[in-house]
Amino acid sequence: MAAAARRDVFQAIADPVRREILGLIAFEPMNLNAIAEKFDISRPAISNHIKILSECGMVSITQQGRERYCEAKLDPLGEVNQWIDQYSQFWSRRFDSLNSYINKVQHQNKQK
Amino acid sequence: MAAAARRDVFQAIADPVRREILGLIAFEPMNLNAIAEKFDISRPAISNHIKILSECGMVSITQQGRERYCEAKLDPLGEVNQWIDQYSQFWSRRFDSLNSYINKVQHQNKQK
DNA sequence: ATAATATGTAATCATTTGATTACGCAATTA
DNA sequence: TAATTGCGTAATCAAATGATTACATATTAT
Repeated sequence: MAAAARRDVFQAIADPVRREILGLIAFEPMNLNAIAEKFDISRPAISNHIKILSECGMVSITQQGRERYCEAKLDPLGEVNQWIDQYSQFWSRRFDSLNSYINKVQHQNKQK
Repeated sequence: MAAAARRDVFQAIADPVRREILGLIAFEPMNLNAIAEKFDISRPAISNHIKILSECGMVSITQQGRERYCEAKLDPLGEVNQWIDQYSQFWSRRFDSLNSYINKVQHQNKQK
């Protein structure tokens, strides 16, 4: 594949396959072959997606014998969230769900 | 430019120029030339970015005479936020600030 | 009517992206 | 030791992306 250029979180999560991969390994690490089996594309293609994800700090890889366990590191999503947050007044959902959560907590407190 | 293919919010905000454009017109609509003047790239290039943003519902355009006023529509960011939210337990910042906010609310309630 | 302005669009181009097949190599198993 | 397994990597390719210049068109100003 050609040389890498831009490599940031926004770019990383732009690809739907990479988002799926993150979803797969968010809760339990998997080795590369196990991940590749879940997709219709070739193992090397998955290997490259993992490489991209690890290059921007979203996947950490632990070698165990001949297997490489891939674990999602989702902290970089904070950067995306921060960027989005500055516009939160302009879109409703997140703010609504935060409000409803706050209201629930407040309600629970009043009942105490 | 080549034919359009994928066209979703994740893709739209992957480009740093498009994120800047959204930041520019989030608070006040601007016409296309005014936007283009803020960047080093050509007007047609900006025109295309605007087109992409409008195709995924992130910019609405109002024709006024020969000018086209571009206004940011940031609701689609809710989709991104929702996707991120499901992993919020895995990255600290947003969750911390939510927790501190919750704590503050709870504290206020206790004092009542 | 003519010039200037605001913009879209087409042709073109270099680069990046995402994928494939073929191959190589270290670790494991038989 | 020989076969199998789990990968990385190189060569290659089609398509997408982001940008440019040149041109067309409608609106507004002179």
